[in-house]
Amino acid sequence: MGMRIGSVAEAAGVEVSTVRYYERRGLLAEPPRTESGYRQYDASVIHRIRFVRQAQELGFTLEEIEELLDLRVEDPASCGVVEEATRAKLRSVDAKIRDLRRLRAVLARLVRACAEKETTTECPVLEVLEEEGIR
Amino acid sequence: MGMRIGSVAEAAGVEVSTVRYYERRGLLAEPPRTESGYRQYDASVIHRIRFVRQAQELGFTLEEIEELLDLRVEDPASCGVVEEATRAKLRSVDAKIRDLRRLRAVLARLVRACAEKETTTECPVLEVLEEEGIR
DNA sequence: CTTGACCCCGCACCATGGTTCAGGGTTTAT
DNA sequence: ATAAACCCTGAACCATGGTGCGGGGTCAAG
Repeated sequence: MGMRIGSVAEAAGVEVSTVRYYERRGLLAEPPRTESGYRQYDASVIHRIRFVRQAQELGFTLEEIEELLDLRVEDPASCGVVEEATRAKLRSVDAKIRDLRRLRAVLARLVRACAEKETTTECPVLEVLEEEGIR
Repeated sequence: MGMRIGSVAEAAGVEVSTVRYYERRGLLAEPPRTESGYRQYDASVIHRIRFVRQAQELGFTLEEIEELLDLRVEDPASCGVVEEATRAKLRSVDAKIRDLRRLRAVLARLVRACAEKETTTECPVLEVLEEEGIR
């Protein structure tokens, strides 16, 4: 008993056409088909679609997301490549976390300014870039 | 003595056409012009352009970035609105940080698996979504 | 055995975030 | 005073990430 594309899309919160688009893009494997040609999914694809959406929110492109999804050690021989690819992603994740923390600090400061009815600088968020050039 | 658009673009690491595009989009104020119609910038715009780029990397759209850039307390009377807008941004930043941390943990685990020449699950990154549904 | 909801495919269209081009003026170094 | 480098505008074009449409088959309920 597999799911059809409509229920997968609904469960994942995307359009049916998006599921097909992700398949074309290679983000989702081509599922088996019924006799009559309908795609038959098992529930795990929902997880995968949600991951794609979440990663997009985090500023990754579909291409980068595909790379993330491909990270795994199937054969210990390929470890070197996988490890370096993973470390690269880790660096980009760390950079994003660092920058978001700075932004967070600035926003938190702005909330305090509000609470104390103080006026702020011209454009507070620009202070995110204040120290040592970013990236 | 102001900068012309070419040096601003170069300093910010974007194309001249991008600077003009951001102006059209309302992300940059219309600068004064020389007699002959050339835009005349002062250096602070470079900062602002860099912020836009950085925020895009973090998954914000230009519209969201405009909202971030507009956050400020000029008049203590408008504090209520500003504070709520800021808190909303803070929540979205926190959600991103949380999700990136999860992704980070999974990637770090994958690096360890590599080091120990262990094979991993089918698609390790999907574990990011493992607990309590995300968002 | 038909009506409505669903699925297929291919192709055209859309929004966002730019980039390029045509046609024309300005500035600067030689 | 002229070439190279720069700037202007408006409009067309582009890549990414989808969305919708036409024409047609499938399936479950009544």
